[in-house]
Amino acid sequence: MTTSQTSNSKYDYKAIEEKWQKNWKDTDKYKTREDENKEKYYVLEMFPYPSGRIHMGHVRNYSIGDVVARYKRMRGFNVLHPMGWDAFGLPAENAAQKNNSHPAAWTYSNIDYMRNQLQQLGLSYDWGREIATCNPKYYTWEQILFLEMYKKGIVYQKTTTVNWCESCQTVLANEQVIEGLCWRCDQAIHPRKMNGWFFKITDYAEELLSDLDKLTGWPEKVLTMQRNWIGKSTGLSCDFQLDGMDEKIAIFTTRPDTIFGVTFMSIAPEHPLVDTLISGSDKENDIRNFITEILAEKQQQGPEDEQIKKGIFTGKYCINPYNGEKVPVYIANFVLIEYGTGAVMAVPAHDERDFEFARTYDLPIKPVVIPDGIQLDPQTMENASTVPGLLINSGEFNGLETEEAKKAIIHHAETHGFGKAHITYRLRDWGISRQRYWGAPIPMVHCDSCGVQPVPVEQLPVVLPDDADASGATCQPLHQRESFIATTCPACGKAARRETDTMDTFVESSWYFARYTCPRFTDAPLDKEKASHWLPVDQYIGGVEHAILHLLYSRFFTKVLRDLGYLDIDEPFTNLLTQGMVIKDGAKMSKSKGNVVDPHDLITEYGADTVRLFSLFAAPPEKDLEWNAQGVEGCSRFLNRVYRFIISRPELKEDNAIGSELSESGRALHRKTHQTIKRFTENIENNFHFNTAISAGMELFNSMNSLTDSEKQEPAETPVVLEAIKSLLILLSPMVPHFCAEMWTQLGNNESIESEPWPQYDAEAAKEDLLTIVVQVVGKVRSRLQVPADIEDEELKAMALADPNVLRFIEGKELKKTIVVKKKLVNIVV
RNA sequence: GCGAGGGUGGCGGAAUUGGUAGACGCACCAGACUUAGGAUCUGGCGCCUUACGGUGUGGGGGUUCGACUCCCCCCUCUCGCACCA
Repeated sequence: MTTSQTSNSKYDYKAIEEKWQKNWKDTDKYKTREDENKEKYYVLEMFPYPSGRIHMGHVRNYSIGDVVARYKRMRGFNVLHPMGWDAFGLPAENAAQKNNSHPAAWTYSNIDYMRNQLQQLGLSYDWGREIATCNPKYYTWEQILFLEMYKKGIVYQKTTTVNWCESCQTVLANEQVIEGLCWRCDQAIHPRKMNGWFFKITDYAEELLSDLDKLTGWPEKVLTMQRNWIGKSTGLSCDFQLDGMDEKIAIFTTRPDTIFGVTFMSIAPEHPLVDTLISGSDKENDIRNFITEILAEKQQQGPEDEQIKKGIFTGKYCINPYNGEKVPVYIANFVLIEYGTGAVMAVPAHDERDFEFARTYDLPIKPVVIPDGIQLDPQTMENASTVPGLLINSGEFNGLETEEAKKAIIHHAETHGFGKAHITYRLRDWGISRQRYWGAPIPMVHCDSCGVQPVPVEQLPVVLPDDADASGATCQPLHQRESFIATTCPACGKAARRETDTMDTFVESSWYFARYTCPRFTDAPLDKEKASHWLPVDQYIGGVEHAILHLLYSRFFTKVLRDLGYLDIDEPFTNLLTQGMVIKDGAKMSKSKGNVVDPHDLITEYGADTVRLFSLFAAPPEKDLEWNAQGVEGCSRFLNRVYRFIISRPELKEDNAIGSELSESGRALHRKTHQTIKRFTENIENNFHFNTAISAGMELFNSMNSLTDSEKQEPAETPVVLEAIKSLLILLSPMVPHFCAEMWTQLGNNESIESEPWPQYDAEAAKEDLLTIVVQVVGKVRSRLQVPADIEDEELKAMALADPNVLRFIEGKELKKTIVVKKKLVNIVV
């Protein structure tokens, strides 16, 4: 082939990608076994919901993960890199209803299609470990774990208020309620009291919080979000006796130091003592109307709405246990029943909300903490003073500083028996009951005589019935399926009813990463030996939208699995990379915006390698990636340039050692090669900055391209060029695996490029022998000098001062000093 | 309001410990090869200026021989939480 024939030819990505994908499949290339001779490395990307076809977010996520997997393999690690399907969930039911098919059929056909799409991307998964969570072979083990958790008291039932969607006939998770509407049908969500199953994640609140400190490989942002979500507060819980009544109002405060400043009490409209407080009062009707009114307002208000503080006096008083003062009890709209005790001691001088309320209802304001010795005047204060300071008007605690005062005041309550130090969390128990069909059945039985009974292990799994009912409907919820419900009590053998709730799909995704270590194990949910070999996951990669829910649940499950004896780790994911979104025209890709780019079309048009390359090149992984069709074009051009370079230089097949006699330009390329190896590797090691690694590779290619264009007649340079191109191919192979594998064989190599060791950086070769030194005059660049790398400072200084471009600016001026920065610059100050 | 992270050419993005701002890519401009080019190759490309030079990393101030980088104030964008007592 002559150069003219190849001057604008392109590589046949379709043939090459198919060839190598077949090769990898036929040789079972990425099958992974435990290997004690190699260090293990477990890299995992968040598994997808099989919605139908992959989107650009998947492409990005899995390209990043695949580079990590391939890179670590080449660095000598034994890499576990599995893939599976988060296969239960509501969309399958919707689709089944729409198409009059079955959720299982829809799901499995999507899985087949998407698996094929992932394979077309050339992702190096061990497909032998594939998991689909809707498969009874997976959820059986989940049911067993559920029962073990039940036995341990981590699972319980309670009746509480949930989000109910009337049109979907199901409870929704909080995150599925968008501005008060159902995410699916846009109908209003109503609170509804229902019985359901819960995981006692609050038992682990403290550990989930404190172990965040161990997660040094996680982004600070995610750690902060989890800390806020858990929401730990320390303070005092104590009782205020109701004046002239038997009952007490329990409160919780994080500011016990301000307790002498209490001037009223606020309780939530739903507070259990409300009835006791107001019944028989002459204002009872007014108060009840007021409560109805504010509860209705609460329901209607959107999340953006500013709420004006409102309240009503109950007519009753309670007594501050510290100073015996009688303070009025109000019902107030801003007090949350869900948090703390549903009652708040009000200190308007030192709390913004109490201050606003006090000003509205003209209640007294009593400062008890003075910051920086400045007196606060209740008449003229415009804001509450929330900063620490010294106590006044606080009896025996006067003069104490806020932090000491808190301790002393708590201690006082404890010794007098009306309160104690207390910690509260915002974290709530995890409600896992769903009234939907397409989920893992909760393995419990309700018996009229024996109550709730767990299904015996030997009767598991409780299989999701897959038969259609008489109407042909295939996914009506379990509570409508009489044949499923009817069973016998495991305890007494009498007729009983099965639990009809299914589990939240987040349960499946909370432990799948552990099951990958032993996906076909048939004795227990986990093979302890395998799990302890592979876990924790060394590198987890996924979207930041899971920062709280999935990642918190998985951390919780890991601790539960540890306590059940299956795992010996505390945390599941050592390092976490949260990749940014793929956006187009400044917005997240979505059907409604019409800015969706289908990976399938791109792969058809450019090939998987180009699509992978662009998604890695356009932005560092943690940032959002703006999709740009012309940028994809650029990546395709780059690969084709490399291709043409290789096919037009058949002499590159001769693998000669690099001699010591190199031309100037030969030495330069040799140097550039080793500088590139260094930069490339460092950029990957440093937070997986593939974008800068790739640009380093492009630079290397540009310099070998320009070198050989002018000097390709000189055969002596071939070994240097060969070294450069081989290094480039190996470096790029984790990113564009098919292309590099094919080009590698083009160079006459029989061994697979993947078994090549990662290129070694030769510091000697990378060393510059000439340096460009910048010469500044008073900080402005005036000249540049080419000097030997080992030049002495004095000599360099003399050269700089003699430089004509410098002289122009220093002539006739007094020389103050000269700064020489090794290998960088000279700055002359005049 | 609170918390976190950003603001660098027309665009995506680079810049060890303060030391050549704009690597790499896209777009654009000019040229080459062509019947043609939306292929390919070569060169140019922050802004102002014919040039010399000046100026420039959201704005203002400071430290320094030297600041995208450090300090203070302000503006702005994105994300998260949002009456949590």
